[in-house]
Amino acid sequence: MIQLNQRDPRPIYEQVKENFKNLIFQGVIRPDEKMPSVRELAQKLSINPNTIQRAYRELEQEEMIYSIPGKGSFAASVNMIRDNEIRDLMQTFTQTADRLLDIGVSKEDLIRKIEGRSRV
Amino acid sequence: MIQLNQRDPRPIYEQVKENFKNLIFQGVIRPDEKMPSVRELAQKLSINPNTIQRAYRELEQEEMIYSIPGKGSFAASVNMIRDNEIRDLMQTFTQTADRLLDIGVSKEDLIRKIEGRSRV
DNA sequence: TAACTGTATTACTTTGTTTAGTACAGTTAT
DNA sequence: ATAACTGTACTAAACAAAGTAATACAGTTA
Repeated sequence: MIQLNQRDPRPIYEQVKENFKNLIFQGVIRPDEKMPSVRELAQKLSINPNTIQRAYRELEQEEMIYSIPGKGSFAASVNMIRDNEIRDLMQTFTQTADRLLDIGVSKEDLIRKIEGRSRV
Repeated sequence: MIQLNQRDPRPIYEQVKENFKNLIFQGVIRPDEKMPSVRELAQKLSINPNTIQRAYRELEQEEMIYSIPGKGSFAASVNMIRDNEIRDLMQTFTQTADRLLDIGVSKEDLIRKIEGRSRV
C-alpha cells in the first residue's frame, strides 16, 4: 500500500504523508475508511511507530485525516479535503497574482495566461 | 546596513540574503553598486566570512548579484532582477492555476479573481 | 483481562548550520 | 614588485536542528 524510496532525500514521514495524500485523493482510501494503525504500518515498513505517528499528526493538522484515541485514524471526507486544498491554492493564487500586479504585469496578461491553459 | 535578528529561527545566511534582497529591491543598493566584501561584512556582523560567502553564492545563483574574483560583489541590474522575479512568479502562477483547474475550479472563477483585485 | 488503538516523553542518531583555519588567484594602489 | 585588498575553495570541528527510536501511558474493543 505504502512504498518508501530509499533514494528519496526527504524524511520518511514526508514520504508517508505524500503516499497517503495520493491514496486518499485517488479514492483508494475512501472517506471515513480506517487507515493502518501506527504500529501495524511501522512494522510493515520496518520503521519506528513514532515516524508514522508524526505523519498522521501532520495529516490530521492538514485535515486530511482524523484520529480517535483508542479507535484509530480515518480518512476525512473528500469534500472536506477538496475544500481545504482549494482554499490553500486560492490563497497562493491571489498572493502570486497580487505580487505580479505590483511588479507591473497587467491583469490582461494574467487573464490571457488563464485562458490559454488547456484544462477543462 | 544589515541587521540580524537573534530571535529569527532562520539560519544567518538566510537572513543576510533577505536583507540584501530588500535593499536591492528598494534601491538602497543601486544596480552595479559594490556590496560589502565578505570579510568586511563578516567582521561588522561578528560572524564567519564563510557564512557571508554562502549568502553571496546563493544570491549570485539567484541572479540578484554578480561577483568578480579580486574585485568584489555587485548588485545586478533591476531589470534583470525584475525579469527573474516575474519568471519565477509566472511559473508559480500557472502551476497553481493548473492545479485549481484540475481540481474542478473553472477558468471563469479564476479570471473573476484576477479582475476583482484592487491593483492597477 | 488481553489485545488493540492514539499519544506523550525522553533519549539517541543523523543531518544541517556555523565557525575556524588555511590556501590560491585576481585586482588595486603604493 | 609588493602589500593589501578582493572572491573562492577546501577541510575539519563545534554546535544546533531535525529525524528516528524506545518506552510508557491512557482510551477502546471484544
